[in-house]
Amino acid sequence: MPKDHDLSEAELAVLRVLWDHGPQTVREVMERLHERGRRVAYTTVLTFLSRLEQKGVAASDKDGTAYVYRSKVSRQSVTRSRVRTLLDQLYDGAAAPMVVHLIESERFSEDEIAQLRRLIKDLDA
Amino acid sequence: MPKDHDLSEAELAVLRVLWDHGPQTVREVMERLHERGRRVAYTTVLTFLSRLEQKGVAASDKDGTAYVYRSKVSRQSVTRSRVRTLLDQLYDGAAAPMVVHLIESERFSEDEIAQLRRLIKDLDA
DNA sequence: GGCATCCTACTACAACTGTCGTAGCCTGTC
DNA sequence: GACAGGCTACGACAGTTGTAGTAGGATGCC
Repeated sequence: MPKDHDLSEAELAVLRVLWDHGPQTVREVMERLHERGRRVAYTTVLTFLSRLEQKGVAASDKDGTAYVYRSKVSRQSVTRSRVRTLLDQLYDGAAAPMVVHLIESERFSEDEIAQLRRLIKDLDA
Repeated sequence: MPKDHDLSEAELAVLRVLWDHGPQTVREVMERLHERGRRVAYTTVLTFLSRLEQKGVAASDKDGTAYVYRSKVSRQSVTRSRVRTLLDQLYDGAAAPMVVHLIESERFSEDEIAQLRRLIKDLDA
């Protein structure tokens, strides 16, 4: 059992940088966060990366003078666990009401609609 | 703007009791939570209800000796904001990938599938 | 009218979160 | 070989969250 990942919002934002751009140094991660509008200090990023490592969801390898951090968990698995949590909190775990909610309250492009239609079609196949 | 409700997990659990069973006293809310397997002390429930009131999402009216608490926000609106937050955190705000994820990873009953099919059909109408 | 109850108000407190600052260690460059 | 600049290690600190204890007022029952 991969243990339920329990990540805070800010930690998740850092992890996303690793997913989106691969292994990186603290400085690089900080720059990515800045690009995304998150104005955090260098040491703050370092703190988050350390905490992620402590929680077992990231790891680091020394490269010369600096450490390069990388994610140890897939975006898929974290997504799964977070969606599940939300489902439990709001709909007692049922997925359908959430899908209904999303379809009713969000806008989709032509392509997305086509994709969804295809998925639904295959559902009971 | 109804201000972004920022509720913690335990606070949400308490709010759900109000949604599911209508206005209630502290003691009643506590009993509902116990039924749901949440073993919390009376004063703990009181604390949460007070915090919910402070945050403006619940209100109380004195009934004889005790206060009766009620929710001031709809389940719909809280759901909307939480789903939105999750979407932002995981998919940069896009809803389609979440729908895809749900459809691919969860199981649905015949009825649910029929309902989804209907919804999708009407999408671009 | 005194005691057991029940209710609220207030306080507490540890863990977790979001943010950094400072100290001290390398290392490349004159 | 001394200094500037980058890097990590640690500590700090206020705010939030989860959980509850205690004190003191009101009330119903004998």
